[in-house]
Amino acid sequence: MTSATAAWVGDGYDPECPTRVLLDRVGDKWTVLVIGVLADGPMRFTALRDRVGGVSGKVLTATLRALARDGLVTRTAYPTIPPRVDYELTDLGRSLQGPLDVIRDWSEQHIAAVIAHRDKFDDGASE
Amino acid sequence: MTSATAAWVGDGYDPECPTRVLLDRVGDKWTVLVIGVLADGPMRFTALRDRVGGVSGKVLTATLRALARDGLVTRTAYPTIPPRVDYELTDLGRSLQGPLDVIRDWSEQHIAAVIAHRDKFDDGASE
DNA sequence: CCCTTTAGTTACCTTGAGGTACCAGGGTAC
DNA sequence: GTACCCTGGTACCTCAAGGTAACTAAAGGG
Repeated sequence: MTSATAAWVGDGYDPECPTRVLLDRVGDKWTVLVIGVLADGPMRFTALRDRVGGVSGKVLTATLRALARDGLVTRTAYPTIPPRVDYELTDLGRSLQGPLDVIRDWSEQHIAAVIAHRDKFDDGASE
Repeated sequence: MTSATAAWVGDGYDPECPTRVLLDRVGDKWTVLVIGVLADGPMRFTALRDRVGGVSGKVLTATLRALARDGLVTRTAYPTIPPRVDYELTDLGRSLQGPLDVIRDWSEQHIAAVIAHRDKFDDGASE
């Protein structure tokens, strides 16, 4: 094997492998969408929920907490009534946009081929 | 918002968004490991299972089938006894290694910061 | 007074990824 | 000839992520 692959293959699944840590965070349904929306600037909870569309409050809370825990967003709560909480990407969070752009570029270039294979595969399976 | 973010934010979660298709495939526990191992060349089922380490037969079967469905690997079954099935990365599969390398690079550069934030966050929460 | 608004939390349910255990089916050893 | 191994794959169960909805606190409007 090449040393490049060795770095992320290792001796099997390792929850502490750096690549795995990132994929575990970014692989879930909403994190990428939240980061994308926050790329436009700070936003409060309800605006974020409306903007992402389809996410439940519970899951958005969990997603934002995980992002804050990892230092990718900041959470700023103002003790006003009613409460107001602003979320904002950190520099670390913004630095993630490069890799995310690469993923997006690959997807947009190759998704047609993937879908084509998928359709062909499904046709063959149903015969 | 920038048009770049619009491309993958859209009006919320969309299972057909190209980026989502890729993340749904690559975000699971084993796919990246399997692609990493297959980068070394074709490999048969059992060798793959031993090489990845920790993956169950069922999950490896499902992972490989999903990869084959998407045209990222080929599955070649020889009707010998005992059976022999070879799996190999396609060109499309190999083209994924670039994005995966970017992910890996980001992870290795920033994982220390993420872990540090995580520890600080957890300390604060337990007080 | 009651209802609304905000940022959650909690209870409960559904779903599906992933793990365990087993199967088919032809070898081969005795 | 029968008992057991090898391979790739499958039935079945578990458990946790994610979804829905009800509830909270505290101020303000009608």
